[in-house]
Formats: sequence, structure tokens, C-alpha cells
Amino acid sequence: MKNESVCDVKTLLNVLSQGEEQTLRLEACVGDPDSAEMCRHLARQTHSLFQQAAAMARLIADSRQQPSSNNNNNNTNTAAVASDSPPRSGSGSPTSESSERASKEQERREMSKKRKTLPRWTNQVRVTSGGSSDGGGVIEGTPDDGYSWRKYGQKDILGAKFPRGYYRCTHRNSYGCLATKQVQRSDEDPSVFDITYRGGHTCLQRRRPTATAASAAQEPGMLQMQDNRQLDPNRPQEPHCDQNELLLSFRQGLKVKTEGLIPDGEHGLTSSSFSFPSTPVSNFASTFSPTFISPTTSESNYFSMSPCQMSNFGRGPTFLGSESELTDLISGATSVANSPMVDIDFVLEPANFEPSFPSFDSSNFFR
DNA sequence: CCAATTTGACCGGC
DNA sequence: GCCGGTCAAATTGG
Repeated sequence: MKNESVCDVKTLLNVLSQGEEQTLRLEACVGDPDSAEMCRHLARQTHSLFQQAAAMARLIADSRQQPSSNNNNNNTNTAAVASDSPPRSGSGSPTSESSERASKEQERREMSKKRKTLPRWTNQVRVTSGGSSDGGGVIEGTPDDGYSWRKYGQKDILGAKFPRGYYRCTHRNSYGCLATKQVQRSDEDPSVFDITYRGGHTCLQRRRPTATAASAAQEPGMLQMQDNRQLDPNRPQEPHCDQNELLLSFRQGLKVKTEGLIPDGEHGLTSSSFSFPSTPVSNFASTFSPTFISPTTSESNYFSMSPCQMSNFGRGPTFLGSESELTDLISGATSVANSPMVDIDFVLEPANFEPSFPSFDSSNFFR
């Protein structure tokens, strides 16, 4: 509770210090006629940082006003989540069936506990079925967001015309990726899907090239981003820092609203005053995943911390050799307040690092 | 044959 | 006890 607001303050400080950096940059290139474009971007970005900061300040103010009322979804961070991770230690000895079962049960309980704390946001996606050529025949399947999902359930929901589909990341087993989503077709407009995402991807999955191409072709709104990438002088050509669904949905120009992340979110935060792209309530943003940072303007990923940069932010090129170092960095960042990803508790916890995936290199996370 | 989906059962929260 | 979410056996598809 108190902790929470402290966190928020930290985040706010981060944003502010970013703003500061940003203005310095801006100042640096202001005289240069060659950098006009850059200036514009920086200015935009600065603006959005201020918006973020304002939003957070309001949040903090709100939570101070009514300190007790809203304690459900604390996504509170780090320690809590990290520490209650199941040891899952012995790994390879399925001796007695009962113990196995017990551990499974425990695992499950942990999971659901954890899942509750995972960031969650919904995203309305309209699937434009190309054209009017096929009158009523709306849509095949669900909109592709670039990740590969595996359906694990479907349920009729009370008061909803259409059943809700439950998906989880295909790489749940291989990478312990806890990302899940629920897809529900809207009652009124069957071409609209309500997609609720939970948890960020901890797998290093990229968007499949084929699927990407295909969906890019289908989605008219998806073009700018790619240009943008070519524009970006700073981006080290690496798809590793690729976006996640959220950004994708930006491209689709769709409504994204966060949920259960903001105490008193109704106070104009999510609902009215902000259209999403300009203001990622950053507590959420940073909590969610290192790859999702400051959507600011959809075109200005420019300097805004790609994960690659983030690691460079306050300290030189950082190489993360171990996950302890990783958490170190994170907590360091928290206190030094030089990066927006302060309170990442993004599901990357040590327990998930089993020796079983040698290919995993945590340094990739921040490239 | 393997991987993904389907679908009824099961479980926890309210 | 109801409901939403997940599991897992059965089924389908490539």
C-alpha cells in the first residue's frame, strides 16, 4: 500500500529524469538544421513523457486521498512475486505418484496466485474481413498478433453470445512463458474481438515471418511501423527487441485499455483523458515487459528506450551474465532511477530458469 | 507421428 | 452453488 505509492513515485521520478535527458537531447540538436526531424521526434517524446508524468502524479495524488479503498490489484512488484515463486526444485525424480500430484497441485495454486498479480489489459480488435465481398461471412479465426498461441479452453460466458476462447503461449513449456490471452467476440459487433492479455511473453519468440507477412498484408494499418523502423537510426537491427502484442495493436489503431493495474483508474486515466498511445500508464508499461516501453507516439520509438538502450542508460554497455546480475540491474535501476523499466516484475523469475534450456541467454532480453 | 484443438471435468473464488 | 479459468483425454489435422 504504502509501498505501492513509493513505487509510483519512483516510476514518476524515472519518467521525469527521462524527460530531463530528452530535453537535453532536444537542446543539443535544436540548432542543427539537419536534425529537424529528430527534433520533432524528441519534442513529441518529451511531451508524452510529461503526459505520463502528469498521469502518474494524478495517480499518486488519488491514492493518497483514499489510501485504503483500493487494494485489490496491486501489481506490486519485485519482491512479492519473485519470492513466492515455487522452488520446483528436485525436478527429475517422479518417485511417488502422490507427491507428483501434490506438487502439481501446489504448482497450480502458485500459478493462479501468480496469475492474479500478472498485468492484464484488454484490447479490442476489429477484424475487417478485407472487404464487403463476402457479405456476412465475417472473419476466420482470431486476429493474429504475431505470437503463436495455443488454445487450451473455451467457455460459454454468462450473458455473452459467443464463447470465450482461452489461449496461452505455445512456448509455455519450453520457456515457461506465462503469457495468456482470452478472446471473446463482441455481442453487438461480431467483427470485434475483445482480447484480454495476461502477462508478458518471457519466451524470446519473435513474430513468425510468414505470419507476420501475412497479417501485415491483411492489416491495412500496419504499415507505418515498419517504415519507422527503417527510419530509426538507433535501432540495432535486432528483431529481438521486437514489440509485443500491445504495439501490434497500436498498429492496428485499436483501442487498448488497461485493467486492474491502476488504482482508481476511472479517474479519467484510462477512460477519457488519454487515448492510449500517448499515455501508457507507465507503471503498467514497465511492469508488463521490458520490450514494451513508452509507446509515446506510435511513430516515435526513436530514442525511447528500446530495451537495448535501456541497458545502456545509466551505465555503460551492460552485459547480463546471470539472472542474479539481472535482478541486480533491475534493482539498481530502481534506485538510480534512470530507466523506465524500474519495477519490472515481469514474470522472469529464477525458478523458471531450468538448466533445460541452454539456448536461453538472458542477455538477449536487453538487447 | 506429432502438434494443435476440442470439450467435458475439475478447481478455486465469490 | 455458480461461474470463470484451467486441465487433460480424445480427437483432428498436417
